[in-house]
Amino acid sequence: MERQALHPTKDRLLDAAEELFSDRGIDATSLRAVTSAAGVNLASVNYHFESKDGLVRSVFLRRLEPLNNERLELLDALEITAAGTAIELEAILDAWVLPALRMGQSPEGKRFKRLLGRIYSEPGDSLQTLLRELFGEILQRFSAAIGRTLPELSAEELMWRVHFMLGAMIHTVADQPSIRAFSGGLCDPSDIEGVRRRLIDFVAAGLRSPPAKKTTGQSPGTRK
Amino acid sequence: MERQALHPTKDRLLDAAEELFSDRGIDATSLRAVTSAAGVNLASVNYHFESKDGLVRSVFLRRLEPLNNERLELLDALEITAAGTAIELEAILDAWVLPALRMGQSPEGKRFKRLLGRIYSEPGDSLQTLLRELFGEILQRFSAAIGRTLPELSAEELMWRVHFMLGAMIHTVADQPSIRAFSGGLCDPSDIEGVRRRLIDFVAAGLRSPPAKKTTGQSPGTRK
DNA sequence: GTCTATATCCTGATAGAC
DNA sequence: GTCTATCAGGATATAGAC
Repeated sequence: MERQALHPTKDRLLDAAEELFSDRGIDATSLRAVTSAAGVNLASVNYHFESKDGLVRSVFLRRLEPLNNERLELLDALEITAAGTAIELEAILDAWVLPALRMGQSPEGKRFKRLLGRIYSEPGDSLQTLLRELFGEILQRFSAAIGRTLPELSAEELMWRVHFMLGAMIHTVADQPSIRAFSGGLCDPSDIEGVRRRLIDFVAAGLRSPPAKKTTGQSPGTRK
Repeated sequence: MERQALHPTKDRLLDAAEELFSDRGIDATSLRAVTSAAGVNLASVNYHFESKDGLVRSVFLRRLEPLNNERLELLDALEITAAGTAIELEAILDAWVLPALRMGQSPEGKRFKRLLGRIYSEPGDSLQTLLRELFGEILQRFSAAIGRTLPELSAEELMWRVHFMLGAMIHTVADQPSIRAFSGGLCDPSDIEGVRRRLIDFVAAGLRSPPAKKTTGQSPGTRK
């Protein structure tokens, strides 16, 4: 209906909002701050996006829709090549991780990723709804593919492991500064190939670990 | 200096704030909402906590200080028992995970965990500072213990894996509703023993995976 | 489509009586 | 320690001229 590229005002608003939301948080960013950073008028937000909530939604949609489409295209390609046989686990994980890591190469991608980590934990109804809209279907697709590659896992076990996997991935994609600080500069989050290999190896090992093994170790109960 | 138990107003404020912060988010919760839920006067927040920021800090400190102390006690006990030899990996992970899972059994613990997930991604300076204060030291302790058990890992590799581990753990501890919804009710986050075993097995497998393996799989480049 | 001006309401914080 | 009343400012959203 609307051609985004023909709306410089709209794009300027999205850019400014993305930047400010990433730096200060969504709630802490006023529309005044957005419009003045964008160099446009305050009223233009409500004109183009109806409300602050609409602006927030658009900020996320603009990046996440292409990102998830890219992921799905990669998975489609893998499934076509596999032609019914199981796909290598690492390849599935790569199809999920690589588009996100690539996005983080550009400066806009970097700032968006900081913001992305917050969508999972922010409680606003509007964002939670958006999250389900955006990730419900694609998660089912990827979970199913992983399940086909690891058929020895029960449905419950699979879901749990995908959950852990998402935790590791979200934390890694979103949280660039913390790993740098925590490792004292030793780890370099901008080394895409390194992150990709390490993250995928870690997650693949977790997903493949023998199912239903009871913990054997000395359980640390109360002291003494 | 101050004896918390003797300050019913202070505790009522902390309880109400914790509840509201968890449900709506910190920024979205006004001091008026807190005080009226607590049944105390608006001015009492500034009297007892100096500012909204002080209240937020206290909400997190009240739960995280005992939690991390418990983790450290468990790790201390393990290191004493091991007496210089390597500690079993699963036992180290258990010392980190179990206190958090136990906390989540009580209703207050449950609501706090929802809030806890947010401390990592919220951008406020005050919270980021608190996060470093609370987790800087203890993370070094646990990382070092894991490194001693997995001496074949380089320092860099270890840091990355601990980072992935934290992602999985934070996401699991904090995000109770999403796994339930995502799995269609199949996974039960209140089953502490199940979560504990699954999470620890997953993370342990990731941590132990052979280091420096290059990814071999067909890299999903562009389609066709 | 863009702008100014403004309506309406809520925010955190405080002064000062009790 | 607790209360009332209020300050000074910022929030979203909109009405209406251009």
